[in-house]
Amino acid sequence: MSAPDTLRDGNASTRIADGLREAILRGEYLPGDRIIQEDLSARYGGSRIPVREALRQLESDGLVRLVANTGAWVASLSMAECSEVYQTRERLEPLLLRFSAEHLTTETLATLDRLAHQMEDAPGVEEFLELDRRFHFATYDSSHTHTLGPLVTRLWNTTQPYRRAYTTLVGSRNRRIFHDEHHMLVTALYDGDLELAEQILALHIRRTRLHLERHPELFDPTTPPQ
Amino acid sequence: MSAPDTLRDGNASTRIADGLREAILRGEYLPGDRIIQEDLSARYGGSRIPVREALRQLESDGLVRLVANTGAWVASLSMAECSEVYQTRERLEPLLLRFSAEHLTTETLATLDRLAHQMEDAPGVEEFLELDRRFHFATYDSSHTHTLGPLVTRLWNTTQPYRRAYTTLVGSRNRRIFHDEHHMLVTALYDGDLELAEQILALHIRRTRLHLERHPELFDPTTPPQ
DNA sequence: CTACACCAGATTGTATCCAATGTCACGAAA
DNA sequence: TTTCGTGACATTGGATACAATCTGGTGTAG
Repeated sequence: MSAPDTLRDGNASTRIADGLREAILRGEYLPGDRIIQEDLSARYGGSRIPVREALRQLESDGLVRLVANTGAWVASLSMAECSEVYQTRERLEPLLLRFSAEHLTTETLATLDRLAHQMEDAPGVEEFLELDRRFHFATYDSSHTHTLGPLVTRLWNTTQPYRRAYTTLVGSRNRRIFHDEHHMLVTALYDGDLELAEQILALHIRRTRLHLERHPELFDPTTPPQ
Repeated sequence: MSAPDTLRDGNASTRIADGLREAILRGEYLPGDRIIQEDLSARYGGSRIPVREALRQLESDGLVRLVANTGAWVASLSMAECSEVYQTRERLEPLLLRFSAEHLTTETLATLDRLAHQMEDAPGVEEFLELDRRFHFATYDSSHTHTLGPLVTRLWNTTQPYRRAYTTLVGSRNRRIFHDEHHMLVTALYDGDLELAEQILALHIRRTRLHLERHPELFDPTTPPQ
């Protein structure tokens, strides 16, 4: 995780992919939005060549949908697909947490506690989303994983627009149980009770999914063709 | 899950990516092999532009490693990384199996039984690997998933070279338990005992991982830099 | 009024050319 | 002998130009 600063990779397609990914995650592009290669060229500089490579990359990341000779769109999920991602996360993230918990330091635990409290005072949707993400990824940061960590990041990314929509919809009143679960997770990690921490996390993800499933209006009505 | 997607995309980069992916899975390229863009251009026709897009795609799929201004290599895993993938599969594939089992037909079950028996007579390594893959993917084929199926495919792909090396190493003598587990899985699916099927599958994957971990010589000694 | 064919503009796909960068062999100095 | 610098060569990165394809609107026939 790093600031959205440019250069440093020398590589234009990576820079563009990172930029567009961040823009999608910020909600600057919405699911279903058409993406014109030339627009990205203009926005990030350079020709369409690196733009196309970036789009291929984001397609594999599940953030963009490409159709040959036709164009690119920001990926959108049906409710069934989003639910699928959450069920996947429910199985994966406890494992990632297990990897990470082995190397958790006292400082990280303090950071987690601080983030969990900060979230309770988050004024708006964006702040809440940002802190929530930072909280969970902080629990995973000590896992020295090569595949699983990036995989989880990818799953978070593809569902980000719907998390935003849902958070906006329900407002800040119904977040109490979120905060409680976060605090429970921190406590379990403090106690070194990894089994409990895994279970809390799984339930946390599952409950979020069940909430989301109560709001079909947030999703694409149809599964995209193919 | 879907069939091996050769939807003649009209698109050169997709064709090249599919071709190179298959070549890597066939063992035609080995982990650590350098990939020269111009060679792929010559092999698959076309210029280097679609080749570069294909490489980006395969990089996101975890089959290729790209270094800016330097080149591309077939991805290689350390033992820790491979073990991580197997632990991930151990959590994911039972879930995928659950999705699929809901729609299993009698014909599919018959196919599974046939494949499980065919495997016992597989003469060589390649036949065994092919049938094993076909068997497991047949169990997943009825899951109508959008994300999880492709994810599992990806995890199978990145570990394929090591499965091949291991299978070659141990020969056909020590496969009895593999076959037994396959038959048990088919029986559990016949009986509609989904809980049991999930457990058998998880144990099957776990046991394979533990076997692999006894052979560090198959893997990259070092975690690749970065 | 609807359905269909067709054309113009927009957009994507690919090839060729040139620039930028890294690799590696060679040779000189310590 | 080892280390370091240097330069030719191989390879990758990117821009422009052009070809291929799709989209959407228009007009015509039914």
